[in-house]
Parts: sequence; structure tokens; C-alpha cells
Amino acid sequence: MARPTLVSVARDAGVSRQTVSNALNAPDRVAPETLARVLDVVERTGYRPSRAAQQLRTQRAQSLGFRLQPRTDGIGGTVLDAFLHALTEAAQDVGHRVVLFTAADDAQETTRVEDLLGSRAVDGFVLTGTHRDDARTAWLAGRGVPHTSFGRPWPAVGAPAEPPAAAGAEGCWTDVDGAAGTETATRHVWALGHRRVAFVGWPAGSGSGDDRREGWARAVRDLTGRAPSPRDDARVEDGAAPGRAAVLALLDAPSPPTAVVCASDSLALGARAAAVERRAALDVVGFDDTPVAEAVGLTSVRQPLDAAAASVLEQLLALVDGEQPPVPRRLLAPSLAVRRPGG
Amino acid sequence: MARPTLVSVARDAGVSRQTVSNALNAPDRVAPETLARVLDVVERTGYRPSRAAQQLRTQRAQSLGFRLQPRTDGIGGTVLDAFLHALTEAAQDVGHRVVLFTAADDAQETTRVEDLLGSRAVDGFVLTGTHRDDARTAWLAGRGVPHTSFGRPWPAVGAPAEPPAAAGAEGCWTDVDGAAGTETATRHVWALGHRRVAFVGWPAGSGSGDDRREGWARAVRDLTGRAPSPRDDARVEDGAAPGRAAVLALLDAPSPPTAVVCASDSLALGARAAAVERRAALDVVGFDDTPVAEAVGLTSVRQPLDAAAASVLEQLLALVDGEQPPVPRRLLAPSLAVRRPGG
DNA sequence: TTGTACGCGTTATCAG
DNA sequence: CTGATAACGCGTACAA
Repeated sequence: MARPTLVSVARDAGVSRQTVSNALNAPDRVAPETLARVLDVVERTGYRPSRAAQQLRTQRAQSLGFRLQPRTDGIGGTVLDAFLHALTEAAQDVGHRVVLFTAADDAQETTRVEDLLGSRAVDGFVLTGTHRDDARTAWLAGRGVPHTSFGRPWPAVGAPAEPPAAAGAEGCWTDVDGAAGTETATRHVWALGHRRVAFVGWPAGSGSGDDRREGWARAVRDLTGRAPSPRDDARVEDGAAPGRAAVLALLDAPSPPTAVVCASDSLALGARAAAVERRAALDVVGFDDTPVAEAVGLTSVRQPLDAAAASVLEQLLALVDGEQPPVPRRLLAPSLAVRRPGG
Repeated sequence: MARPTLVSVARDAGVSRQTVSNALNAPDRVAPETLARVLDVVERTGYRPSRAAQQLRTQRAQSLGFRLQPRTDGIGGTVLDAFLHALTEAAQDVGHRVVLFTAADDAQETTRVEDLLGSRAVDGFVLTGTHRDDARTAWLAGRGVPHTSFGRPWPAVGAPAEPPAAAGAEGCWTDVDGAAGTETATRHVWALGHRRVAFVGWPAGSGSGDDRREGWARAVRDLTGRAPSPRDDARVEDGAAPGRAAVLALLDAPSPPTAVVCASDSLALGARAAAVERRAALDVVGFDDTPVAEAVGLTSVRQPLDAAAASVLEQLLALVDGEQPPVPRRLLAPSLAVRRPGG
């Protein structure tokens, strides 16, 4: 048996094919009895409209482009994977599909985007890792291509920390409030009785890294009444090894901290290792709640990825429909996944 | 300016639209001079054929479905992510796209597959984690839907370890030879001077787990001339905590092993932790070469994911074209990523 | 070698 | 509320 089509359903139901289309797209325009008969045939034959034909007619691919990042060296890459999963799920719930592409660099990304766009394979793009004056954002905006980014467009490295030229021209984005996350983490260990909380983060200049550091500093200021000591503010590259080294240094100094808030689970993993080596009772909090954190029982800041995906989707679909999203820029609050070591 | 189309290109080039189509799809059928003129216009206007229209005509979506697994608890999930990346890259190199979908369970997966298939959004599916008599495989095969799996269809848990009923009816697959991987790992630590090599793997019954154990056992038999001691064969659930516990037990026993080959990086991570705790000089080898392994300097068995993706794609595209793939079932050999702790 | 006619499956418009 | 007609953009026999 061939695949059912609009005309075959119409024939089986004894109506015209337009009636079938109406029954599906505007049920209120068709007589209840006819509707039931049509729907019955649809059900029996398992008919589904052909997306290609639909797209040809409506000029909508009902698909979103997503660039799969090059395999990252660290553990943090899993966050984007988890986001992608949430995005895919949210998209398919509203009848959209996520189409993947890869690119070695930003130039190649433009090529891929042109391919996807030119062949009308997608309606818009979900971007990640954008920064202020991002070439991709500008390129897309210049062509009127709908796009939303997961993550605030941080100022480019070395760029002045001023607001963008045209504040209103800033694109749509959804992000998670990293500062709120580390602040919560710091308050959490404070509540556990720790009075000396250090931070292990990345070198200054990375938007999200500075953001996470700021949350810790803010909490320390609030709780102790004075600014955190620079000695408690380690700045190293991401990774377990750098994290371990940084924490070993902290622990070997006089009057070491009893708790450490980290900018990533990788760093936290290293911090944990250092503590074990020194047999120090050190409470460690990670960031991103990656599978590793769960595996080793690490308390970690968890990003609300389902909510983030839903928000990005809401924004992008509004843009695709030519509307202004209700909330063009949205900052989501993370939560804390509290665990016990070995747990 | 509106999007260029076949007719607009024809108009600009002063030819009929059929000539444009020929210039693109059968360049040898058109006069060189005309060809040049047409291609020039195509280049200038950035024309690309509409995939929707093409698909409507050719009945090919040029898209492959891939189920994004639920976020896994362990670290091992990153292997599939890396495979997906490789697959996306390989697919786009031959003008195909990867379309994602998610499903909470196998029943829901069937629904999603019906959606994608019914709406003709994909030409076939790439499966992962299949087992013998897999309901999905049977379902797809029954409907003549092209599909290939990454991973051998292991016998279902509890099923007899016999070959499938109809050997020839087995579907297409590409897999990595896990046994070869652990055998290489075992020989590696042997070459390093270790004469007592233990294995930390999963409980019997998981296809790939048993496979990996077998490689270790084979190497030990070959190297020592006798079967490995059951005492050196730990069987625990996946995860750093179980791995740590298992290795603590091994180390606390009389005459402990000096090297451990693990069925996963998660287990290896736990093994490493146990060694540090006991201050034991234990060489640990993981499996899958996840980012974590690189982060903490863990030697690990690396799967050739690019080759696997290429193979899966070759098989699936052949199936889509109604042909029998040259190599319907392919087993790839892994390699060993040798690292030093802290590195 | 190039141009003409038709159909792929849908949706939108406009009569009835 | 229903049914005929057109059009979306492209590929492909077929005719010139």
C-alpha cells in the first residue's frame, strides 16, 4: 500500500481534498459529522501531511539550525549537550525539528548557514557562545535571519566593557545567571558553617567566568562585611589538573579556606582531588551539574536547561513569525544540586 | 531582493529554466559557454535549489533521524555525543542533514519515528544501543525503513546466547571491537612491567561489558598462560563510586594487583581515587577516552568514532538507495590514548 | 543542445 | 460549509 496522501484520504472519506485539509487545519470550518469521518480515515490510514509539500506551500521549514560545537576538551561541553536535548524536546513538542550542522571555525559556519538558509532547510538558528559584536550575529541580523542565542553576548575579549552601541539593536538571548549561582553556592557553604570560602575560577576576561566570580565576591562581601581577599581568588585555566594545583596552593598556605566554590565541575574535580591528597576537610561546590558531578557526589550549581530551552524556543519562534518576542532578553536563576561525596 | 529561484536564474541568464536545471544536475548536457553563463548567475545570486521542492519531486529528504538519548547518569554519554558530531560532519559532507528527536522510552520512540517517517522528514534512521530482537529494529525492518545501528545488536538480557534465528536477516551495523580494546590495554600495562592486571567491569549480561571483559581475560591468558583469577575480576555498576569501592577492596586484599583495566572512564576515575587514597602505585586504564580522561590524564581506550560514523553513513545511504551495503556489518579496532596522571 | 508540459502534496483564494 | 482552481519550486520525460 502506498503512502496515504491528501487525495487518497479524501477519496476514502468521500469528500474533496480541501475538506480534508480544513478538517486538519481548521476543524471548526467543517461539519462535525464530516469531520469525524475524515478524522477516522486519517487515523486508520495513519496519514500525515508531507512536510516537504507543506513547506513548499507555507515557506516554513519548521526546522531550527543548531551548530554542534567541536568536541570540547573539558567536561563542560556536556552542558550544551544537555541544552540541545532540552531544545530538541521542546521543539518537537511544538512540531519543529532541530537540524544539526558542524563547522570548524566561524568562517565555515557562515558557509554552512548559507547552505541551510539558501536551501530553505531551516527557519532560524539557535546560537551558543556569542559575544558582543559577534560576526555571526551581525551577519544574521543583516540578512534578517531569525536567531536567538543561549548565553548573553559577552563583550569580546579586549573590547571596552561598555554597553553596545545601540542597546535596542541587541539580539534576543536567554541566559542563566551565573553570579546568582555562585552566590547561592557561597551562601550554601556558609550555612554549613564555613567562614572562609575561596573561589577557583578562570582568568579574567571570559564573560561567564567573571560573572561567576562576581557572585562569589558579592556573597562574601554581604556575609563578612568586607571584600574577599585576593588570596582566596584563584585564577587558572579550566580543567581538573589546574584546579588541583590551585587548591593545593590554597591548602598549603597559612590559614587555608575550608570551602571552595568553583567555576566548573572540572575545576571542582581537581579541587576534590587536592583535598583528598592533603586529607583536608574541604567542602567543594562545582558548576554546571555535569554527569561527573553526580557520579562523584559533588554539590554543583545546576542550570535550568529545560526552562532555558523553552525560552530560546519561544523567542526564536516569535522571530520566525515576524513578531517581537514577549521577553527578548531573559536571565534565568540556577539552583543548587546538593550532594555528598561518594554519594 | 527576493530569494533566487530556478526561473529567476533562467531569466537572468537568458535561458530556459530547464537549462539551468541541467547545468546543475547534468552539466555535460549543456554547452560550455551557456554553462559558464548559468553558473555565473548562480554564483552571483547565491542560488540554491529549495530542498522542499527537490524533496517533493525526488521523494528524498536527504535527512537522517537520530534519537538523542536521555541524559545519561554516567560519563559514558559523551561517547554518543562525539559520535553524533562525527556523523553530522560526515553527513553534511555528502549533502545530508541529521535531524534529532528525543523519546522517553521505546514506545514513545516508535511514535516519534512514525511522525518523522509519515511526514517524510527523514529517509532513514541511525540507531544506537540496539540489542538482539530489538523491537525497534524489527519494527523498522517490517516496514522497510532503512536503518543502521552503531553498536552490535547484543542479545537481550536473559536471552539465550545463540545466534539470531535468521543470520542473514540481521540488520546492518557498525561497531567498535571492545575486546580488542581491553586486550590492547592489558598488553599495554603488561609492557609497562605489570604482572598482575585486574579488571573492573560491569555485571555479566551487558553485551559490551562482557565483550570488554573478554578482551582482558584473553590477554591475561595469552600473557600468563593461565586463566585470570576471579579475584581480579570485579563486577560492579558503572560509576566512580562503585569503581572506587571495587578497587579499595582489591587493594586491601593480600597481594593486590598493580594495574587495573576498567570498562569505562567512570570506573577508572573511581579506581584512580582509590589508589590515591591508599597511596598505591596503581596504573589505571579507562575506556571510551571521554573528556574526563583527558582532563585528569587517564590512559583510555579510544573508539574510532570518525571511522564509525563514516561506516554507518555508508551503510545507511546504500540502504536508502535500495542497495545492499558493501560491508553490511563492520567491526572497527579501537586504539589506546596513552597519558600520564595530572597531564 | 534547448524548450515545453506535467506532477510531486499542500494550502490559500474564491466561488457555490 | 464545501469544492474547484492556482501556486509554491523543482525534476524529467518528451518534443523541437
